[in-house]
Amino acid sequence: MDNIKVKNSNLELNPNLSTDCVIFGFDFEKLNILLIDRGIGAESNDSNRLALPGNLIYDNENLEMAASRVLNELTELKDIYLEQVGAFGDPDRISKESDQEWLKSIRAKPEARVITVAYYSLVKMDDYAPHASSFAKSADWYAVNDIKLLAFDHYEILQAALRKLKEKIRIQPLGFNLLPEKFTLGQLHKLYEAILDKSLDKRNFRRKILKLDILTNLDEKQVGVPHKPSQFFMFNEVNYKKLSETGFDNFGF
Amino acid sequence: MDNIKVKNSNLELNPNLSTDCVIFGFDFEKLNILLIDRGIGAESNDSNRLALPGNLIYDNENLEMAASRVLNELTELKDIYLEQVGAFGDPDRISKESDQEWLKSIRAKPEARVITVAYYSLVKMDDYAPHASSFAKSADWYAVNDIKLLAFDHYEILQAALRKLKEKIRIQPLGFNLLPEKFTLGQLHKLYEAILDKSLDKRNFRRKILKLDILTNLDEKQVGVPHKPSQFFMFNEVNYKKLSETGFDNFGF
DNA sequence: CCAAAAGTGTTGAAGTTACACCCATGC
DNA sequence: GCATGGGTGTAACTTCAACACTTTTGG
Repeated sequence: MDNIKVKNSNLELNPNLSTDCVIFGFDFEKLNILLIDRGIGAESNDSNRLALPGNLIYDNENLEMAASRVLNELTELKDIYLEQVGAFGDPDRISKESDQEWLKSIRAKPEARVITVAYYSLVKMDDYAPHASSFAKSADWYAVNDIKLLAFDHYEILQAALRKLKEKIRIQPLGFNLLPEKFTLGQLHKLYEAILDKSLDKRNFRRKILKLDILTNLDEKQVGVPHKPSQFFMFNEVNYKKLSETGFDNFGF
Repeated sequence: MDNIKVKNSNLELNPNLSTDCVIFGFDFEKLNILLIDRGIGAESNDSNRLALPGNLIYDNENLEMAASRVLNELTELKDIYLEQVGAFGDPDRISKESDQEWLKSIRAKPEARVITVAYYSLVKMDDYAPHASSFAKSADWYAVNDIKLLAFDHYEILQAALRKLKEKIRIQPLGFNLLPEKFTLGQLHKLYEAILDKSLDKRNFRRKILKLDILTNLDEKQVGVPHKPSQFFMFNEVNYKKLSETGFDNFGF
């Protein structure tokens, strides 16, 4: 973060503008989200300690750059896929007592009215190990389905991001940013089920995804698995990008 | 506007937060948008004089309320359908010279960094006649397709709103907020064509829209038209709302 | 030999597209 | 009687949903 401070040393954090990131990852089983633990007193219940990573915005930064900076501070990843979820600005969104307490410890004007612009991002979970940063005692992956409560209005933001993700998967290919370079159709299948939050017929899924013509069969098999080994695939980046731009009608069942 | 000033007299307009409204209307022929004319010197070209209605946000207002207030000041309409388009916050979005000139005449801190949260709304064009307001010398309807340039980043916002509207029409019923209570299938057909910006087969359109089960045939005909008079329909509000919530897959051709 | 996930086709139903003519009215 | 938009059905094609068994491997 030091280099960023230097880069912005002549500019102020705007006390009214923040960004929050909903960072999704996939562990081949379920959808996960990267949250920071505010580490406030043990009297707070567990869920309430968790928050989306986010921070105030510098006056010379555009919104996506700010989200990208937050994400980079936390994960050291760059060039991450980001999609705007929207702006959240209820006047009382930060006025809960436990939230105010925390803000007092990290912000110059903790009581200022703040609207936040949320982004969601998709990352490969094993590209890095979460670690603490300037604004987080600790950061970790949590199963999305286990999250029932978050700080501020972050739970609402998470739900909005999930809604966007579900919309996206119906009209554009998805997986490039979440899966490793090589993956099996079974893994891609599980990813789609995790995002859509319902089970999909295996044969129909395979037929449909293969028809999109975005996958290349690597003629390489899993080894060491206690069942019939699966073929590995990778995305055909050209076709994937083309299809991302044009979109399609209604993937899903 | 006076009552609003009073209501907010103890609170400040936040110099960093604004809202802009993309207000769509339908005249049975094409899609229109309500724009304000900034009325700056004749040396500016025509398009550059036009802007989306918008204003700074009070610190006690939530975002949708602020958009609703702007819309109400301009049109005196209440309870208008609003959908968030997103946040727009490039640091240089208001720094064009002609834009700065205008801001100096209406804002206390014209150079402050402002992010705007845009909403689009759908209104029945004949529910009111546009008129001037505190922040607009004049307001008028313009054909969306004629707009090639707007103040600030408003053209970009308009395009984003159009994109959202096109997405929406594919998965939810649309027309309730744009058409008068009674309308013909031909008018609804034209509305869909105007929004999707392409022509749709008449028979297929009728079959598909009727199958949605959101229309009630009023058993009443047009009079005075120089062709076979059309049946009037109205929306079945219960079914319309139900379908708005559940959505459907891919209307359109 | 058992457990586990991979891989593979068919059928009936539903939905989509394309297309052309007659009708009721005002002028 | 002519111009204008209203109103209607069908056939070919494509897509979708549902469904069960064999294969390959590790242990």
